[in-house]
Amino acid sequence: MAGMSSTTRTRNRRGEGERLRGEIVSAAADLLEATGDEGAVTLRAVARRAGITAPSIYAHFDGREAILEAVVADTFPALAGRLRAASEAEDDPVARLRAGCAAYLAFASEQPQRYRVLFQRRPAPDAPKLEQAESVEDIAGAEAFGWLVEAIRDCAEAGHSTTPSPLDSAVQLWVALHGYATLRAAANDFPWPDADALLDALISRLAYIDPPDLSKRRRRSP
Amino acid sequence: MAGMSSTTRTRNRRGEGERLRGEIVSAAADLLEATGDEGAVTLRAVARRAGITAPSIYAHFDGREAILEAVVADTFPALAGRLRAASEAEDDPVARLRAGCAAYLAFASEQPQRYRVLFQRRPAPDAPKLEQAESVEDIAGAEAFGWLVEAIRDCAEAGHSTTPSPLDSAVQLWVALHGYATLRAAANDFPWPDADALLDALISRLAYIDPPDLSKRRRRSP
DNA sequence: TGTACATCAGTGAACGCGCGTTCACTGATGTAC
DNA sequence: TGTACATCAGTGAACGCGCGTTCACTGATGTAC
Repeated sequence: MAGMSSTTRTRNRRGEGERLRGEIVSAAADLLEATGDEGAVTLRAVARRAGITAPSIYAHFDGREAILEAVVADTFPALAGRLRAASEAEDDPVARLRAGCAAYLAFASEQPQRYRVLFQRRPAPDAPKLEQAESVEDIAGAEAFGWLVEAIRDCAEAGHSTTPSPLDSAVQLWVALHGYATLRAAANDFPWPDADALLDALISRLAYIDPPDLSKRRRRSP
Repeated sequence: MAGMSSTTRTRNRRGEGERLRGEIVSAAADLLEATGDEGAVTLRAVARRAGITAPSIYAHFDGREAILEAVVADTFPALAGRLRAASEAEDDPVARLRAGCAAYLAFASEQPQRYRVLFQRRPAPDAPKLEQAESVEDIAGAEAFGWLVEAIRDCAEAGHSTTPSPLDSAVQLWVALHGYATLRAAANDFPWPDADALLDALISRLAYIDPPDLSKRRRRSP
C-alpha cells in the first residue's frame, strides 16, 4: 500500500524524530535524480519514497518548496566537499586547480539533476529582487567559489598563472565550467571534443596557465 | 469564463484552422516567460491563454509535451536570427563576433525561460540514448553554433584571432556564454563584474583576440 | 441567384487521477511516582 | 520493581482542485447543384 517499497519502515524512537527530516531530504534528492524532473518531486511522491505518509512531512517542512530548498542547502556543501577532497589529493597548485575543476564536472555529471537544482531554481517573476551581495562570502555556494578563487591565486603566486585578476579569472572559469556541465548533460547529441582537452583549454585560457603545465599534470586515467 | 482574457476570440474561418497552431505555441511561450515555471505550462493553462478550450489543442498537438517541443523548435531560429541581425550590422569581423555574442546574451536575458527551455529540457532517464551527431550540422541549434564558428574563423582569417582551432574556440566560447547566460539569471545575488568587461574577457581569451581589438569595437551604450 | 448540405473549427460536459493540506486519531515509549 | 500517564512519531480518511483526455455535439462557412 505504501508504494513500491515493500520494506516496512520502523518508526523512530522518541526523541529521534529529527532523523526523519534527513530521510525526507535524501528521498527527495533520490527522486529528483531518478526522474530527472523537478515536477515529479511532489510532496506525496517524496513521502512514498521515504516510506511514510504525506502528512508526516509537515512535522519537518512547510511544504514541497521547503523540501527542495533543503536539497539545495545539502548539495552546496557536498559539492564544496568534492572540490576540496579532489584538490587536497594533489601537491602542486596547478594540479590542485585542475583536479578541483575536474571534480566539479564529475559531480555535475554523476548527479546532473541535483547539480541543476543548485542554479536552476527559477526566481519567480514576482519574487522580491534580491540585493546584490556585497562580497563573495555572502552567497550560496560561497565555499565552492571561494575555493576556485584561492586555487587560481595559488597558481599565480607560484608563478604558474599570469592572470591579471584571480577573482575575474575565477568568475570566467566558473561560468565556463557551469556552461559545460549543463550543456554536456543537455546536448547529448552534440559532437563534443575530448573532455580532458576541453577542460584543459578552458583552464589554461581563462586562468592564464601554460597548456603544457596543465596537461602534464593530468591524472592518468586508470 | 475563459480565464482573465476578456477579449472574445473569433474563430478562424474554414481552411485557416492551422493558424491556431501558431497561437497555441506563442501562448505557451508567453506563459512560460510569465510564470517562469515549465510546470505551469499545462495544456489547460495554454488553452486558457490562447482563448480556446482545452480539447481544441488536440487538433494540433498530441499533448502538452508536443507544445513545448514546438516552442523549442520556434526558439532556435529566433535566436539564430538575432545573432545574424546583430552581426550583420557590423563591418569588421571582430565587431561582428562581439555583437553576435552580446546578442546571444541579450536574447537569454530578455527571454530567460524561453532560452532555458532550449537546453534545459531534460532527457528523461529512460529515454533512448541519442547517437552522437556526426557533424555540427546535424544538431538543433546548428545555425546559431555554425554562426559562431564562422565568426571566429573570419576573425582568424583577417588576422585578428590567433586561435589554433576556430571550432574548438567556438565550443569553448559557447559553453562560457551559456554558463554566463544561465548563471546570470539564476544567481542574482552574485556580485557580478561589469557585463561588457566579462564578455570581452571571455571572447578575448577563448577566441584568442587581443583585448584592445575588442574593447575599441564595443558598441557605445546609448 | 438560391438553397441544401458537407465540412471544418471549435465547444461543453464529463471521467478518473494525483495533488496539497486538514484533521482527529493511535499506539509505542519514556518518565514520574 | 511496577504502574499510570504524558508525550511523541507518525497514520488514515477526507476535502476540494486542476489536470489530461474522451466524447458527442454545434454552428458558421464554403461549395455543389
